[in-house]
Amino acid sequence: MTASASEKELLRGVAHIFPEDELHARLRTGRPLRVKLGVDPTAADIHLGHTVVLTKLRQFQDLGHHAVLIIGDFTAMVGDPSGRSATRPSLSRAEVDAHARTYEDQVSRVLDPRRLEVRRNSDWLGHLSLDDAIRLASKTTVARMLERDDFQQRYRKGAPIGLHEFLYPLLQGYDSVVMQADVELGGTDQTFNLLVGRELQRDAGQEGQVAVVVPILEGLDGVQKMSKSLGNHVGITEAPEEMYGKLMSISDKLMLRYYELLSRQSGEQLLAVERGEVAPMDAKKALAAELVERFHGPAAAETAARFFEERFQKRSAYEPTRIEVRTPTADVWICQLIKEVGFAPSTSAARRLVAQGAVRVDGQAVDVDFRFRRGVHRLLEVGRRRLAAVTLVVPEGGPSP
RNA sequence: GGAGAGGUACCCAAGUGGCCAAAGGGAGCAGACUGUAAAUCUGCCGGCGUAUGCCUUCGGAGGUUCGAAUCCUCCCCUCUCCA
Repeated sequence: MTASASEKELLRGVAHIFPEDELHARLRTGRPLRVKLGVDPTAADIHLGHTVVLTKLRQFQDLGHHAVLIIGDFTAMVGDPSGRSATRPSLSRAEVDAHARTYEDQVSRVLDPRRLEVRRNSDWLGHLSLDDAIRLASKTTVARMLERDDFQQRYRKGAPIGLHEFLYPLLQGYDSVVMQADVELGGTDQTFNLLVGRELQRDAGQEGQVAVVVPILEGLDGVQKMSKSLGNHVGITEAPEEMYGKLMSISDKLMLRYYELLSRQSGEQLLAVERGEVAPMDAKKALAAELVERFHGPAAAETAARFFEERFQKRSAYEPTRIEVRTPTADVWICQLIKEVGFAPSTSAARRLVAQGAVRVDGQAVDVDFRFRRGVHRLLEVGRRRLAAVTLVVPEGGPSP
């Protein structure tokens, strides 16, 4: 690949580069760049939203650059205020450790682990003295901090802003100083933090890093950014059927966005979908299949597609989940059963579902008095999405006398 | 340190002695319609073995009252202005 072609590749899907000409200049030096990406292990599982930037980092790897993944185990306990409308709850040491391990593991599904340096920022941030911290704090100003949109909004709304939240960008920036990063990747909400790093580096006599920011992926609701805590995410370790199904339920508008940011299909293909030259349903299936294949392989993608067609399009009881429910009695109250298998959080909630005609046993709608009998009933359906083949089993110790 | 405004269910937000398990909106769930899309309409939206019933919830702890989200006391937290 020629230099310019590879550079073009790196720019694809990128929202902004600060400053762009500097990136080109560094790429042309021909030396491997140190490309830094920081992740806060605030939630254990990586989702599609994370993969946008991870994929970008992978591209740098593939072009021979040096990827540095910072696990923000220290900063996670501070809590990044970026894009937040409320203070992030601080995490405990144990939570952070557990999350960090999962991250390292899952990240290898996107990155090339052989060309990856993984560091935890507690290694250096944990040893800063108060003296160091104060000196760091003097590198920026309150006004500068308050310029940030997220702080500004909270300030106007009268929502609290913790003083420690001002420290966060500085700590992240200090990571760049220690790592001597040439480039730092991040979502657009990280722009400020990345630029603080650039300034701190210059202050320390280094060349300031180039900030490469990618768009933030919206979650399944199509409005808020994808995040596990908002429950609108698609985890990359989720079951193929689950992943496929979630992707099929997104709106057409969101599908275009996902094509743009997640799909590796050609630009022409994306345009065809945008122009409506491909039926939306087919386009969505192609996207779902592509992504399931990326994380689970072609066989799983095919199975997931078939499952979707049978289960949801033809509405057949295709390959229901098998669930065993222990009970000493020969039958069980329907609401109790629904709660037991996890299709509703309480019998009260289950009762409401039954009352609304959402519950079927072996294809027949049932009422609140219904009892699910051992050896007689089998399929339990709640709404369109929850289906299980239920077997009542006698608990160990045999049936009660 | 002083003055003022606030803390209500997943979120926003009404309610200032009983008609309050608590208006309204959003989110969510279910039903109709569909392409498990959007839009729209309808219902549900604290818990309890099936209930004109019971239990828990309006920042926390006490108190007044036949009765408190609402009144009183103390405490905790947030915001604004002043210093």
